[in-house]
Amino acid sequence: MTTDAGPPRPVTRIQREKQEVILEAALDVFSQFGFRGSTIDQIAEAAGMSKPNLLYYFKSKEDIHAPLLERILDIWLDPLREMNDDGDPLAEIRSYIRRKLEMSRDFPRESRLFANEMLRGAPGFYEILHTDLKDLVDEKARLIKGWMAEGRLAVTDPYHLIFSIWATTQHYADFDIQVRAVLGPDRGGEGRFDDAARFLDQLFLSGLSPKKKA
Amino acid sequence: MTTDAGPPRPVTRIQREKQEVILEAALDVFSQFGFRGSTIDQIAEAAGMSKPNLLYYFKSKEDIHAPLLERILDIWLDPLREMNDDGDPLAEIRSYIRRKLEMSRDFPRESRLFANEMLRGAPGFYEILHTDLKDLVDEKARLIKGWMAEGRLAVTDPYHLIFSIWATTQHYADFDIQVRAVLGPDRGGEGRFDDAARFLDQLFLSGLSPKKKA
DNA sequence: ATTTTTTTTGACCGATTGGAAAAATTCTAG
DNA sequence: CTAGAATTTTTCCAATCGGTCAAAAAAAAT
Repeated sequence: MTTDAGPPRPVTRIQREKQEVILEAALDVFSQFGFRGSTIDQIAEAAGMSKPNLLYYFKSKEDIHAPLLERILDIWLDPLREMNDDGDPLAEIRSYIRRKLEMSRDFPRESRLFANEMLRGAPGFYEILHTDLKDLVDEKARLIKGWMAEGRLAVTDPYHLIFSIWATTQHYADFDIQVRAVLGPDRGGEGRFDDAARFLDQLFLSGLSPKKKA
Repeated sequence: MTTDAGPPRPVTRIQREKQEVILEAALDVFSQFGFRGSTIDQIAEAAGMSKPNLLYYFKSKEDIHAPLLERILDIWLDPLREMNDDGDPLAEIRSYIRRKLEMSRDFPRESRLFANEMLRGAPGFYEILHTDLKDLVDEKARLIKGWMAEGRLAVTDPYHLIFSIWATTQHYADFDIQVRAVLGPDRGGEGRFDDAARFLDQLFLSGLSPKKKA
């Protein structure tokens, strides 16, 4: 009982690799059909292995889902954490929007998995939402409120401002099919994220009011 | 073969009622778990009847789901249809936002069902998206573009403007759990929709730039 | 009151679900 | 090479899935 000689060596090289393959496949499946709509067989096939083999690495469906959610929330909030008092408030917010939009472009499956979880009421996730997440948003809301008090930003509700950034950016991942269907083949190509970035820049900077005629 | 004496009387009073009960229950279930994640037993229990009894009114799971989707898309696009050239462009857009936000408040399940369908790629729905929906959006985009050309609205991408309205308003239905978790018990009460309406008014009207000091 | 139609129920079906057990295989260290 | 551990496959299971069917019950029509 001195050197803690328990079983501390469960991490082989092949284990790490296969676990990564499984999580990757599970992300594909879960992000489309949600937790309940996805099957282990589906994930196993996407991962190129048999179901019992998959269950050798993750002992249950939940055990695959949970780490995905944790990882995603962490990545997801990174851009918000980086918003600080360094530069111009408008530039900070603009930068936050841009980073969030890039994440919707580069990690759409992660966004959809998160959305799926929200839609079903985020069971077993609700704790983190109104502790960790709420704390972070509260902190950034105070930061934004400070900017407003200094007259460096129009006075509005900082919480709903953050919501609107989440909503507008994630929309391009979660409702991708709709976006591309509406834009059509010409406008809906890869350039749609650049168009979105330009539009959002203007929206959050100055809104829709026309410039006064000189 | 003269008077077409087929079976043209399948609509009894009790049939209409039970069908309504079933669709109501199905909306509850489908909006949470999506099509694949929902079970007929679940819907039957929510509707207060046995599974075979439910299948007496709708002969398959898809037959319950399809009419829900059709009905929802129709209701969902109504506010957009009503946007026309009657009054001030900014007032028209403001009114559209308000109506859309009210729908997220009053019909959150419908919004979530729609979101669920988008997340899984809208199979058997894609047709309508880039015919009916695209046509409507194209028409309204032209209307908006006209306003911009007349200098009555800031010049931006009208498609992404519409997307941003969809995103910001539906967010309060689809991510309701997150919104309430972040806002907390005090700010997250019934008043959150009024706060959202005020914020969105300002965002779309004039953005976040601070007013110039006099 | 009785016939006919509509509605509901109970029993059941094959396929799929999440998961267990154990044998068979492959890998790795000595 | 060979023992031991790690990995994979085969087989299997009880529960649940979407859905059928015939019989019972309830309404409606006569």
